[in-house]
Amino acid sequence: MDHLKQIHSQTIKTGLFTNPSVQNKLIAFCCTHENGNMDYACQVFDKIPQPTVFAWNTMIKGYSRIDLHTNGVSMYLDMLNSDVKPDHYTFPFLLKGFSRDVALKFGKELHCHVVKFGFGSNVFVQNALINVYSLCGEMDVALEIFGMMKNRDVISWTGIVSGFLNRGQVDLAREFFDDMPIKDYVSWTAMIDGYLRVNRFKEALTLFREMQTSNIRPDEFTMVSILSACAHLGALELGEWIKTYIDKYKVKNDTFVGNALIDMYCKCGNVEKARSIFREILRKDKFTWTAMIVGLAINGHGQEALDMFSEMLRASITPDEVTYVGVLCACTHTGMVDEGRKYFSGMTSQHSIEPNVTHYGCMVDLLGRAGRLKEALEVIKNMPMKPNSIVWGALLGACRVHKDAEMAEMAAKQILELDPDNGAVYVLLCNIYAACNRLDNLREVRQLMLDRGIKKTPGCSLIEMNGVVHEFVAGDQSHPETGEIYLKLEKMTSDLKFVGYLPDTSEVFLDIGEEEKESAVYRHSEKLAMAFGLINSEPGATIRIVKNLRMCVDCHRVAKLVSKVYDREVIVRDKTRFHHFRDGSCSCKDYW
DNA sequence: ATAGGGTTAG
Repeated sequence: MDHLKQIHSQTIKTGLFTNPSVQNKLIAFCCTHENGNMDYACQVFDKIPQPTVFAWNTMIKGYSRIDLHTNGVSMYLDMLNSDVKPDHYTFPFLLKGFSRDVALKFGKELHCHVVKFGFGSNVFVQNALINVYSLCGEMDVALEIFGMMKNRDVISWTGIVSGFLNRGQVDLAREFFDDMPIKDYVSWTAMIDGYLRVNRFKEALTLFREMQTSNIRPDEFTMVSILSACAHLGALELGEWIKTYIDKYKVKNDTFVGNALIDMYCKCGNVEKARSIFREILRKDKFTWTAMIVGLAINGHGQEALDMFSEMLRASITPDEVTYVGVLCACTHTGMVDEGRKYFSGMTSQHSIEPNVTHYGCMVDLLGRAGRLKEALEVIKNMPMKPNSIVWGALLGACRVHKDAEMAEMAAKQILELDPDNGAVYVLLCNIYAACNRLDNLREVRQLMLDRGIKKTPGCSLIEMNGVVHEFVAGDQSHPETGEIYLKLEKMTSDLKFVGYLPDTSEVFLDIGEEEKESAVYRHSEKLAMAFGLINSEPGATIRIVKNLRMCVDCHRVAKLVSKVYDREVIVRDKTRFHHFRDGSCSCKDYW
C-alpha cells in the first residue's frame, strides 16, 4: 500500500490521474489486493469527477470482499443516483458472499433491479440470485429461477443443493446432487459438508470415498470438512491419512486447515500432535487458540489450557464466547473452582462478553462436580435468563456423582417440564435411585417410563480399525465377528477377575437379580469395543473408543485394568471428556 | 473483472 500511495501522488503531480484507466488501476489494487485498503480506495474514488461503471463495480466488489455488503449496496444506490447504469458485472459483485441477514434485507429488492435493467437471463446474474434465495431459505423462488434458466451450469446446481442444505433438508439436497449432470469439487464438498451440519458424519465419509472413486481431487475446503467429520467420529487413522494427503499433494495448508487438524487431533485424544500443528500455524486466529484450549481442557490438561488462554491474550487475540466455554471447561475437569469463578467474572469485566446460558451451565457443572451442589443451585436461581434443560442436566449429573437423590428429583422435574420426552433424565434418575438404594422410587420411575413409552438412548461406541469405523450398541450382535468378540469379552472378564475385578452394578436400575445385572454391564458397548480392539491389536498399541454417553463406573474400572493387564493404552472419549487409561490408572484421576 | 463449498461449545 505504501508503494501505491507513492504512485498515487506521482499521478497527481504529473497530471496522469485524470486518465480513467489510471484511476481504475489504482482503485482495483486497493479493492482486490490482499493488502488492499478500502478507506484509501474511497479517497481515490472520491477524487474521480465522473467514475465509469467499471470503477463503481470495482468499489462494490471491494466491499463484498471484506464482507461490508451494506456499504456495497449504498455504493450501488449512489451509482444509480449519479445516473450510471449497472452492467452485467454489477449484480454478481453486489450479491457475492451475502450472509443470510443481508440477503433477507436486500435480496428481493435487488432482484427487481435485475429485472428492471434487463439482466434477468444472464447466467452469472441468475446464479447469484439463486444463491441469494438459497440463503434466505426461499427455495421456491430459487427453483423458479433455476427452472427458467436455459444454460444452467454446475454453479446453478450447487446453489440449489446448498439452499436445501441450509434448510437442513439433506435428503432432498442429495436428490438434486445425484441428478447433477456434472459435479465438481465444490459440489462434492458442499454435499459432504451438508451431512456434517446435521451430524451425519459416517455418511459424510462415505460420500468422500465416492468422491475419490469419481476421481475428483479434494481441495482444502474438502479437507476441513473431512477433518471435522474425523474429529466427531474420533477417526484418527483417517485423519492422519488426510494429513499425509495434504502434505503429499500440496493442498493449500491455510489456517482453516490447521485449525481443523488441531481439532481432529485433540478430539482423537492425540494432544501431542495437536500441539505440534499449533506451533506450525503462522497466522493463528481465535479459532486456532480456541480449538487448542478446548482440546487441552477435554483431555484433562486444565492448567495448560489456562496458560494457553493467557498466551492468547498476550498475542492480542480477542477471545469469544466459545473460548470461554473452553476456559470454564478446563477448570471444571480439573476441579479448579475458584479459578473458574474468576474467569467467569472476567468474561464481562475484561472482554465485555455477557455469559450465555451455556456459560451458566459450565458454572453449574464446575460447582456440581466439585460437590458444591447448593452453590450450583444458587447459580441457577440467580441466573438472568431462564435455565434450559442443559443447565438443569448439569446439576442432575452432579447429583449422580454425589448421590443426592432429593436434589436430583427436583432437577429432573424441571427438565421434564421443559423437555418431557428427555429419556436420559429418567435413566439418570433411575441410576441415582439405584445407587442410593431407594428401590420404591426406582420402581415408580421405571413404571412411569413404561407408561409414557420413554426409551433409553442406547449406549453406542465407535472404534476405528484400519481406517474403518466400527459401531457397537449395548448387547450388539450385528458385527460380522460377533462370535469372536463375545468369546474375547468372556476371556477378558475372567482374566480381570483374576486380578481382582468385581463387577460394579450399583447403577444398574433394572429390577433383576444380581447375576443379570452383571450381564447387563457386561454387554455395555464400550466393553464390546474394547474386546474388538484387543482382538485387532498387539500389546503396546493404543485402543481409541468414542462413546455417545458418559462411561459407567464399571466400564471405567474395566478400562483401567485392561490397560494394565493387556498392556494397551485405552483412550475413551465419552460425552463430555477424555479418559486416557494407562498402566491401570486414568488421566481423569477418577474425577469426572 | 462475473456466480457455488470450509474451522471452535452445548
